[in-house]
Amino acid sequence: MLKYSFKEIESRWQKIWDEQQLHRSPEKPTKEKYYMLVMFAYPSGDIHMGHFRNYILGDATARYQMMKGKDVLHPFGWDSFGLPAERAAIQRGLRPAEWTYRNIEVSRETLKKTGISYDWSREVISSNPDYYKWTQWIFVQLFNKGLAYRKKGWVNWCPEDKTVLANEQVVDGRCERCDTRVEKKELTQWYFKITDYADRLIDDLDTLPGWPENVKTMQREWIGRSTGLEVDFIIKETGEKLPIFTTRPDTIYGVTFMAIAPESPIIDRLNLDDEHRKKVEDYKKEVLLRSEIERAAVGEKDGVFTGKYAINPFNGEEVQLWVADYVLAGYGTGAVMAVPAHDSRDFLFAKKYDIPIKVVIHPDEKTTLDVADMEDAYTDYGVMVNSGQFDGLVGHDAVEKINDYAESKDIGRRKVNYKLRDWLISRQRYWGAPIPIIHCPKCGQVPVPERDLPVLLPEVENYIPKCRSPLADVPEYMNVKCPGCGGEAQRDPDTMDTFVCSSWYYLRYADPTNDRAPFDKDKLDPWMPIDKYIGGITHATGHLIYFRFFQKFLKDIGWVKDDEPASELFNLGMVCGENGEVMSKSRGNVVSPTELMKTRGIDMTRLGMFFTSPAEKEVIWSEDVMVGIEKFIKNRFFPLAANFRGAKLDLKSYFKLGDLTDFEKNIYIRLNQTIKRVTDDIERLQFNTAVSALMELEHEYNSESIQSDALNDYIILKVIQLMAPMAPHLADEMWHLGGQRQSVFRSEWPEYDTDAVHFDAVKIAIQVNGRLRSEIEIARDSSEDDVVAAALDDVKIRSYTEGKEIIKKIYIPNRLLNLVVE
RNA sequence: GCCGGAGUGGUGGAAUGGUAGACACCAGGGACUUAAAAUCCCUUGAGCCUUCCUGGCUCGUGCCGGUUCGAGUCCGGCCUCCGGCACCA
Repeated sequence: MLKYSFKEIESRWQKIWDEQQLHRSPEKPTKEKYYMLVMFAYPSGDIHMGHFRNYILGDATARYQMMKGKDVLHPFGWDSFGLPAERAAIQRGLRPAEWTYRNIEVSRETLKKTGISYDWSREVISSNPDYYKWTQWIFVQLFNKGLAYRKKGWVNWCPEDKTVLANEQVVDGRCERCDTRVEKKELTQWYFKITDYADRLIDDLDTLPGWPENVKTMQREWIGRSTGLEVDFIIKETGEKLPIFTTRPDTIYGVTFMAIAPESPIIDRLNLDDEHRKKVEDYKKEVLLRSEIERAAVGEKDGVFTGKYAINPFNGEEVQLWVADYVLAGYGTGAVMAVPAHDSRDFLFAKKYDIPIKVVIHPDEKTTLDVADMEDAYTDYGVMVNSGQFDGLVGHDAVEKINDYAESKDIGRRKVNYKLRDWLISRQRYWGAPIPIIHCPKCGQVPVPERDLPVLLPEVENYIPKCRSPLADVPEYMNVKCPGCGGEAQRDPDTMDTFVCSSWYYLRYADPTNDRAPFDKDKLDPWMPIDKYIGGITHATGHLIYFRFFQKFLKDIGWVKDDEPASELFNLGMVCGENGEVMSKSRGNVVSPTELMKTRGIDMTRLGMFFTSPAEKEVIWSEDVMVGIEKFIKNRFFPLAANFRGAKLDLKSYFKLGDLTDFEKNIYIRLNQTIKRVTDDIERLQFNTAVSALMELEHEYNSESIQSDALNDYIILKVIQLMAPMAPHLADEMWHLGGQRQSVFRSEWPEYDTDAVHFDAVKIAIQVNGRLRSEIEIARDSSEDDVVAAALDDVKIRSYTEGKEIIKKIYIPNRLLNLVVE
């Protein structure tokens, strides 16, 4: 039996592929193009099963598309700036750059050994000056359009990492990376004005049928668009306007108090008397000490009365003005109108502080609400009551009428609000792209001119985080001449969040060494958009929103042609440890594919991963799956190559069924069915069933029963092609053993013979009253009458139908007959 | 609380409204062997009947209903698990 020596096979074919530059993409596609992208990686020095699964999915797809005759772009790179790299370096007492570049070497070598079809000539490293020069350039473009700006505000602060975090990096009130409780600080920071793109980011999701529904839903909710009315209440004493946002203008006659967020600057303008000022300030201090989690807890609500009153512009009523923790400073205007009868939070608050509750909505004409009986607010739409001229209006119509009235009287205006906040991108850390801004006492914020980019990250003595950027302590870095007036000025000390770097890397792959521009549009356009983007669901509301934002911005300034970066997104399932928990270094349950590849071979490891489960499902990795696949490959599939008979044949031709013996005809049809199945399965990334299909075919194949040398060799070669995307080294070796000179990846993907996908005879299930009672074999495409006659002739069926009347016959051609009796 | 997704043998998992459990793992049995490993073959959802015919019947895809000749698949209501959002006015 032909022995499968994977080490030899792997090194041979990797060498040949290298020599032939098989994975090299043309500068521009000349044929139909396919841009296959996997999310680039932080260079940890080793890859784990999750990465491996991601990369082999991308690889199998890329190889399949290659065989479909397309020009494939399948690049890889390193997301090498950022906190994880810096933290790892600190732990080991190394400089971040040293640690990062050493790891890139190791990681790259590890990946190269997997034989994945990356075009390494296009490798992108985000911490290289030739890359971050253009990250900075994009920052400047955003700045020039007013979309990068600095403001003071309450921000998320991670005390462990000693830096600020974006909203997207706070999970359940904790730092996404280190799980530390996030604090609130009032700081001046850099933001990207992603909120300007909120509508497009939501609306364009409808143009992405190739994106999973759950990701689109998550993004819609994250952006959180809501339409309503901004109404100007009046502060009684000062006459100042106090605008609030509401989505329920129809409840406005039910307002019995107002509430302001503790952090809101509105409070400072209220002119509080000493007694109330002290109470409010004490309350604010106490609130700021609370954790995010406590503050976000639904249920308990508290606040303090300010001693001031506000006037409802609709009815002139005076209501108490409170400061309450449940009002968010960052959303809407930072103040709300409170309608206890029709909002659960207001209801709880009013009950707690004995504030009046006034019903202004009844569920319908007949059903009325009584405050005394209410245990919670009635929050559905209904009929307006106690609302002056608006009484009797219903639901959305009521809302529209109120909106019209407010606008006509100039006491309010229709307004759209978003949960999405501007993207906080500055970090007080060393290992990132420096923010290319110079602060000049005369000229203000001045962007570094393009000719002076990149602003190089300086070497520093001490990069240990200490609550402000380590760059701030490097005078030779900080002190510069203002590009505007030439006077003494200072650089911005902060660096950019690594998510900025990862928001445009997919564009750089098209032109990775360009030193005059981020990329050449002529080189990029033919490759875009990304045809398939594979990665984990964890990026749904972070990276996958950011990179869409960058794409849209770059389109607006004429650098890219598409509104959306990726036409298809695939979320692969996570790989978990034996107990079903996430693999992570801290848990110490990381399974490395490297060891497995050494002991069982790359292709075997790939097949094991493919076979264990469909790609979108989470898998609990266990080596047990290797047993079956290994037996199949070693004992059955690879030895097929020993059966070649050296026939001359044309792989593009089909056989005539009439020329074949019964066995040959049967196996030829099975081959074509398998081609169809495997092709469909690969298209939808369902590799587990693709492998099953090949196993089934192999079980039916028997060389001795095939007389035609041509057919025998034809079957084996086709099967090798079908296996090639999944087990590339193995396939090329077998292809070669079959006398083929070119790599199997230069061959054309099999097309099935449409005349040979069905057998002449079919087995038809016979049901009586919907229950399976028998099965008959009959010529394909027999008439219904023939099938019925055959069924009624069947002994088993007769016992069910004899003496009974057949009242209905349902016939599904070539599959099933259901006889309904009596 | 709201929004998604999923519940199928001992296990991983298959099934355009049409024969549920493909393909594997595990387990059991057998062949080969002095023996073991390896390999190959057979059995394998549960229960019952019949018994050597390699048959038959009943039940069975989280639970309860519905639509249909026919439901794992569609509809309604629950339960459980996973993921996301979570005081967004």
